[in-house]
Amino acid sequence: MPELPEVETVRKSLLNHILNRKIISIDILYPNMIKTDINNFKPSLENAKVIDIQRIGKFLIFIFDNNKVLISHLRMEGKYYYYNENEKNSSHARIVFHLDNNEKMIYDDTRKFGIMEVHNLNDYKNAECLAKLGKEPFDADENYLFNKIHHLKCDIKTAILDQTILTGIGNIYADETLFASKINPFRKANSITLEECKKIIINSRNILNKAILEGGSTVSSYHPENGVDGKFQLLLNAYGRNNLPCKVCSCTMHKGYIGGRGTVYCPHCQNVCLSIGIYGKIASGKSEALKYCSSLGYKVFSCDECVNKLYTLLETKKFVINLFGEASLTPLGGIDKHYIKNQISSSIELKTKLENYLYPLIKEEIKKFINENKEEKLIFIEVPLMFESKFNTLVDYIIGIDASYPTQIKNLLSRGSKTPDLDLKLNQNNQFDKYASKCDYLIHNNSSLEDFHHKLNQVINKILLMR
DNA sequence: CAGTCTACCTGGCGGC
DNA sequence: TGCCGCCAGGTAGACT
Ligand SMILES: [Zn+2]
Repeated sequence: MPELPEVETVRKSLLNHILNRKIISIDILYPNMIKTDINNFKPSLENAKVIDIQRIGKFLIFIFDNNKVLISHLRMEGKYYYYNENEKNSSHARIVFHLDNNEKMIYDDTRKFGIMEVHNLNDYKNAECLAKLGKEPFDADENYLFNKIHHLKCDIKTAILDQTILTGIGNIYADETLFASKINPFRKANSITLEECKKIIINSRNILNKAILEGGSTVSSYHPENGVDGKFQLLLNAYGRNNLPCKVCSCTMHKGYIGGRGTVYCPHCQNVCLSIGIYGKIASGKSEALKYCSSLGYKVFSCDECVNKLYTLLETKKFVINLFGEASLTPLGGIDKHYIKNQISSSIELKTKLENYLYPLIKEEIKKFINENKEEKLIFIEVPLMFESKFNTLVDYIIGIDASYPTQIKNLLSRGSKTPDLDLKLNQNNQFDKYASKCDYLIHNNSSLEDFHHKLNQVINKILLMR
């Protein structure tokens, strides 16, 4: 968990506690974390005195009086505790250093991700883990960063998290830096201008420096030292502020994922796309709404169309034939949607099996669509069973479309239904009335097409104000 | 090779 | 109450 400011805080704490202390003996409780020859570990460090502790990026460097060097990376949960010799080890002690003052320094690491290496003083900087590091933001300038990233196709956030590009920045300070720089974290690194590189360098330096002054950020009960907390988490503007108002513009902060890392941003300040779900009653005008959004120039995604596409895939055909038999194919070899509709309306089991197969695929397609369009202003995604199939968490806002009974009948007739009344009654899947209150915006489609478009426009304009 | 996914670990938390 | 899946301040290695 610790990033540069937290590691710096740990370094200062270590200096206070173990500078000039001699290591009497060492207990290796988790040998796998030692990445250099384990047989050299104790012989190198026992009876050696700590004469300095340095830091490079997120690495701690212990210098000993026998020309040996211990490199320690805390990764997600590594920490150092100072215990009296008569105390029991902490619950996740991995390496215990017994000191010459009746105390022991415990390396504690719940998740066992941390690593240690022993090297010689004259060549430790050539150790692979250090040699490949990029510059810390303090030593870098915009030209350095620009040259490192202008050819990269990854997201800018991934680039500044890459320790071979900039070292010291982790998930918290990446989000903070991009927020302060008003840069969309989903932007491709190769689209970042020299001017923006300058913002990234300046802002990351300022943020890291302030964080160091506050003793780093303490989140989720991680303590760099017993009972000592950093204070910078109170000053964070992005990290951990999902669904809270932006401290600059008051718009709601949103959360997404970049390279598997949670990423919080302000859609307004950082120009990030908002994804709008369209939900509503059967035959309430969802498709018309989507068509209208598309005509306004926004990118749209329709689940119905997605299913149609999936049905053309060989994989899907195989699955459908397996489930429903050859009768589910039309004479031309395509999937007969009407046949399937009839089958699943009479068998809950078949329906569940089909949905369990299709829904995850649709979900992936929606995720892909959202991710590919992060630099749009707004995108619209029509999901007939938004809440019923738990797709609501995929989108930022949801527009619910309610329709009067006559409107539903009219829409069903216009799409060729011979028995609209029956169709409505048969449809038990859609539970709009139950979920209407969970929609962020509600539109009543009970008048003319112009009126419907007008209402949609009003909602879109409201949403545009938030980004 | 660059880009992407996953493994490495454990514990806490929310949902059922 | 337990059980399940998801999430966590990081990175290396194995893929395509
Ligand atoms: Zn903002």
